[in-house]
Amino acid sequence: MQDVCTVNQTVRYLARKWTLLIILELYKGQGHTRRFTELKEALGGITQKVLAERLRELEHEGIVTRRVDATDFPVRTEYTLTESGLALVDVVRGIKAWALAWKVENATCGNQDCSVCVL
Amino acid sequence: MQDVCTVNQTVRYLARKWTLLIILELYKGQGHTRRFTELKEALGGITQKVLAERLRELEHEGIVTRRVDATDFPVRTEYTLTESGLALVDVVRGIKAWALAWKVENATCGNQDCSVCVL
DNA sequence: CAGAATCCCCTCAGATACTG
DNA sequence: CAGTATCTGAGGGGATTCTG
Repeated sequence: MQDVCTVNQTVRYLARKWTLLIILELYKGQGHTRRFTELKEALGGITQKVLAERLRELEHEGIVTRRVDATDFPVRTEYTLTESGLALVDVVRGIKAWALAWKVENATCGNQDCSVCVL
Repeated sequence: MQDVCTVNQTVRYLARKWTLLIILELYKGQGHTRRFTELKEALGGITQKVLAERLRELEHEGIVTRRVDATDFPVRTEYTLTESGLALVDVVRGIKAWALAWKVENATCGNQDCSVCVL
């Protein structure tokens, strides 16, 4: 019913657990890039299964690109925010601005305080 | 873990089924106000249980206010978008702008086309 | 290193029935 | 009219194990 609406779909995968933190972590990386294991360690507590799932979704949505470097072993895989992904970070900034304006009382998250968040 | 982050919480209830459509429907009402039954009929397919749940959530988040008129019977209950709710509509507009810029291919939703959406 | 495959639990949402 | 109560099925996410 509303599941064909792009806006709703967007909000829907943004709301899935870890997605925002993954995007934020990629954003912080050099060239907005991070490796699988870097992400896994930065996001203490996420399982490989969920991280892989989220990255596939984001790749499918065009928010992230995956590049495999198989020239040596073990294989290196890098994930990078696309242009659309960077634009999405601005959207998240808009949400943060709203939250700070209207929800000041509980503005902290598990990783850092919104007021000092890189966003 | 990330569940204490206001931004994440916001995205999370926005993503719950029907929430966006409820906000949109209130937005369209006179004075951004609608009655329970009006909402129910406008959002064909929603159950009373879910509608009541969503409205409680939105009320709790300060996005909607509830006003009961018990002067006559049956009781009239009206829901109105608050200032913060109206500000949130702007946030959703931002998401729509992103969607139209990067997801043009599937820009329609069950109710109407994004390009003619009131947002 | 970067995953895929399984199993299990828990929340979400639909259907249905009842009430002040 | 505007809800509440209960039950059920489907999907999300954690833990663990295995592999190219």
